[in-house]
This record gives sequence, structure tokens and C-alpha cells, in this order.
Amino acid sequence: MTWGPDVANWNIVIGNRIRKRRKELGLSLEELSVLSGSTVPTLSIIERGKRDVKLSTLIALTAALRIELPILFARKDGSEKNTVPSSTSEGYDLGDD
Amino acid sequence: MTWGPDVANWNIVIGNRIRKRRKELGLSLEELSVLSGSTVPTLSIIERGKRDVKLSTLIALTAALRIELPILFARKDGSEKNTVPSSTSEGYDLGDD
DNA sequence: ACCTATTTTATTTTATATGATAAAGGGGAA
DNA sequence: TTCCCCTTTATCATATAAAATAAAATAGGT
Repeated sequence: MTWGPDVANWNIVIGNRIRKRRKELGLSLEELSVLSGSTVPTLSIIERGKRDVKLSTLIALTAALRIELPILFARKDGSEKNTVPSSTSEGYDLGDD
Repeated sequence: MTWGPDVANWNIVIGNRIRKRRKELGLSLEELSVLSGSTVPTLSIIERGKRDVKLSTLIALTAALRIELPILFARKDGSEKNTVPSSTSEGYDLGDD
């Protein structure tokens, strides 16, 4: 495994959010497995932040959990903006696609 | 290749955002390659949305481009909130990690 | 203690992202 | 035109995500 601290942090944050949401829905790993198309062992590994997951896998999971992808990557503090800036004080302009 | 429409869309959106940001910084693929650790061909493929990237690759890119990961995944419309809800009307509670 | 459901861990195989490298394409500028 | 820079495409090797499966832990109930 062994990733940089940023990668490790994001893997754990995302894994925690997935697990929390799964519990909210009252789903077992087995049930989420059916809904998402990932196997139970894979889900266990992802939820514990032990895998450098591919984007498609996360997207399938968000669909199964009925949340949007940006939620998984949202900042923790409720303060900051998180929509695409169209020319901002931060000095970049990502929108529009 | 061949992904579902959600995956294809996100790959293109993220690729476009990366390329736009790279241009903003006046970087060539070669220069971004050095900064991010990905090879030039890989960057070309990612920027055109033709790869199912791993999360670690995106994180290295955001660092090289000096943007935050949530920006890459931000919704297009400037309206919606995008921070972690702590118990919301949407019916889920992802925070805290 | 037992029983059951759930989760974790381990192993093997398959699919694919990524690296390394080379070659080809595409504009501009001279 | 030729040169130069940048990007795309192609090929092969390697690393690893993910599937499939089984087995071993763990958790909660009773």
C-alpha cells in the first residue's frame, strides 16, 4: 500500500463516509455489494480506506447509496464554498466544462 | 474502455478542469508531468477523459496544479451546497469523519 | 456457552491503470 | 518549405484494483 499522507487521508475520509451512509440505509456489505456491483471484500477494504480506488468504483457506490459524488469529496468544515469558480480570488477558473 | 454515462461524464468534466487549470498556469504536459509524477501520455489521456483514474493520481495532480481535490468534483451550477451535511433534509449525514 | 449474521482476511485470477519509450500528428514562426 | 514545440497515439512491461472464492475473525443476540 503505502501512499502519501494526502492520499491516505482521503481514502479514510471517503471510506468513513461510505460506511456511515451504508449504515444509515441499514445495508450490510452483502446488500451494498448487490446494489453497487463491487464484491463484499472489496467494499470492506474500501470502507476502511485501504485501497486506492478507481473513480468508476466510487461512482457506482454513490449511485447505490443515493448520494452525489461531490458529497464524498466535500470539505469537512461547513464554511468553504465548493462549487466551480468562474474566475475567482483564488486565482483559477475551472468552470465551465 | 466503455463506461456508464455517469463515469464518462465525470471523466470528461475532470479532464477538462485539469486541462483548463494547466493552461491557466501556462504549463505544458511535459512540465505538469514533472510536477505531478505522471507521464505525458498518461496526462494526455486523463485530460481527454479517456481513463478511469485512480484517486491517488488525481490527488497528485491537484497538488501539482495547486487546487484542492473538492474543486475537481464540484458541481457545475454555482447554487448547490457542497460541504458535508451533518444531518440534513437530503436524508443523510456524512459528517463527521 | 451457542448460534447467526456480518465483517475481515487470505489467495488466486483477471482486468486495467500507469510507466517507459518511441513514433506520429499539428500548429506557428522563420 | 523546414524547424520547433506540443500533443496524441501506439506498444510493451509493471503495478495494482477488483473479482471470485473460501476461511477466519467479530459482533450481537439468546
